Amino acid sequence: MPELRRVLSDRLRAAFDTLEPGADPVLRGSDRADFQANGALALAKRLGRRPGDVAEQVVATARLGDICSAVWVSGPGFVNLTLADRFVAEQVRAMAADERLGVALAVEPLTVVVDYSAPNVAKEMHVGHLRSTVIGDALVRMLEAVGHRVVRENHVGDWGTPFGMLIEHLVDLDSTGAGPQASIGDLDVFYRQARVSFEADQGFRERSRRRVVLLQSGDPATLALWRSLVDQSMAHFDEVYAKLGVLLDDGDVVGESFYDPMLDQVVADLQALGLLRDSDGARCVFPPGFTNRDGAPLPLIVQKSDGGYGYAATDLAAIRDRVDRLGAQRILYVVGAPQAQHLQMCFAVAQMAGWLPSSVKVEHVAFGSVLGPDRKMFRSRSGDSVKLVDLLDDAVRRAAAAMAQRDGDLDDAERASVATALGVGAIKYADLSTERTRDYVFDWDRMLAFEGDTGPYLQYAHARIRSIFRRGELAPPAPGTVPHLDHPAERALAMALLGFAGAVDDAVDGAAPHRLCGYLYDLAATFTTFYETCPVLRADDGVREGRLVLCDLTARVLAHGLALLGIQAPDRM
RNA sequence: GCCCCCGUAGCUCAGCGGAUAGAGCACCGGCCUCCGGAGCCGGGUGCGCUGGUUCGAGUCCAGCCGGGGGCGCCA
Repeated sequence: MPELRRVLSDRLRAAFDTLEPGADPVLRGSDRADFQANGALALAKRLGRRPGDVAEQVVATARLGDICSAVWVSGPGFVNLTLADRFVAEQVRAMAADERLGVALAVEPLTVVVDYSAPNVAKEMHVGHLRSTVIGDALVRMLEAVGHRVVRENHVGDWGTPFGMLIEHLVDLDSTGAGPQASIGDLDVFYRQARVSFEADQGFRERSRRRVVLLQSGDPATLALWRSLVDQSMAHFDEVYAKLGVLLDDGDVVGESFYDPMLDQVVADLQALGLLRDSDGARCVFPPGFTNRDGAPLPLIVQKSDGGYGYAATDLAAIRDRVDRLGAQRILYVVGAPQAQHLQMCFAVAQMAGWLPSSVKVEHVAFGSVLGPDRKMFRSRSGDSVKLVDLLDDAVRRAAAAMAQRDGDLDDAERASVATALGVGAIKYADLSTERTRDYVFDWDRMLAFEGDTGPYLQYAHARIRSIFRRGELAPPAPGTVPHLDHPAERALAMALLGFAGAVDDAVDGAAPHRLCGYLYDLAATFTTFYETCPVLRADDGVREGRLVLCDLTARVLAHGLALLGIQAPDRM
């Protein structure tokens, strides 16, 4: 089933082609018709004709009789289009019969690598990881939904000089008899203690340095200790991912250690290409167009003066690996906005080295910070970053408290599961529903409210529709049932439903989940208006079936749309 | 100092070069014989400033003002 805007656009394009081949109809939504085509104005300018005449000619030429009930020109040359009710009804009927709800598969399926989440071993996940994980998860789900082959990559920080310190601290704990499994209770405490020893104890510092060398050289005993740290951290990550309800698992982890064996080659190849320059003992590439505070060329430091590799080397190795081994055709970096320059430099160097062909699109899917009520970086009262487990537990607790305000007939198990869906959904929706490059203020009351543009409101709208079928003891209408579209509210709902595929496309194209959020909110609002004015269960038999089609399809779109965002839609709440 | 992001209603935010810039929250007024009132309907002299490009600018460009971030061996 082709997307609605596409059908219309193709028909108009044919008409525009007769005036100028390839001219864009510029189809947009309209507040005075179902759609409007604005292409006549730009075209008139190019042709040196009057816009109104061009628009009239498009109207006269376009074959729209079977899908539009009215086509007219207004203003300087806007072509207004009102769809025929019969066509709308047919489109809704087809959409309802479609498992995919009208969402088309990509014409050209791509292998898309999505780099997201990226927590650090031996550190607790905190709010700083929330956005990357949640946005990345939504993008993965949306990309898969339109038929792309998605490779999830969790670029975990599991390598580098800090591990000398961390391993030595583990050794110290082990020597007290605790044993490696039980040694790390709280990751943050563990990390802090290691730091304290490192800063206070000269001997510890020396041992840490030697330990880094052992780790780098593959000493089996050291690797075993390192593995223990990684495994315990992974268990923690898995716990957070499970609470969050994201797709990531152990199989998606491609940590920095994975690229370590490739770094020599990265440097050697850059050297051979003549791109490396020595600067204060460090080996750097100076991509054109980047300058430092003195206006001098800005280096991407690939190898530090002490011989160690910087993260730039790892990032470059990752790009090569993704292009060569994974066959990436598009790479998305779901990474905070502050790293924009670093990533741009890495991309530039990879291109200079020929590792990133122009056929591969790399994109920094940047996002802003989560702010506290004071509009500064969101932190706990004590000034520490907020642990993700605590945040999620808190959300579920608050959702459960809100549910307790009302009397429900849910049993304890379902009540708990709904509270989880509501709490986690609230956090995710709040994160996904604003334009991602902006910072946003974390506000419990706003995100957990059942009114307004929130996750719980959408979940409520969905559950409310499901309850219609429950109360009426009705099965969903048979496929092929024609929707009832006589009332303006019915028609408005039908039009909103038909916008789903376009909303998904828009969200995918712009790596912009908030567009899907906005669509779903509009749909829910349009539904409630319909529901207020159009009785369903009390309607006559023929009308009731036609309205149930709209109800059922709305519920399915809400549930599916929320699923694409990684948010659950319980049937009851 | 240079670079990047942001600046839209009292508050939180949409607005992907098109007509009269929209939502939510808050506030005020309706709708309680209502299929879930966690709802619906109505109420609005706001695009930081100044230029420019364009038939048309909240949107693109330049400069300024304000906020945040980045700017060589941490990742």
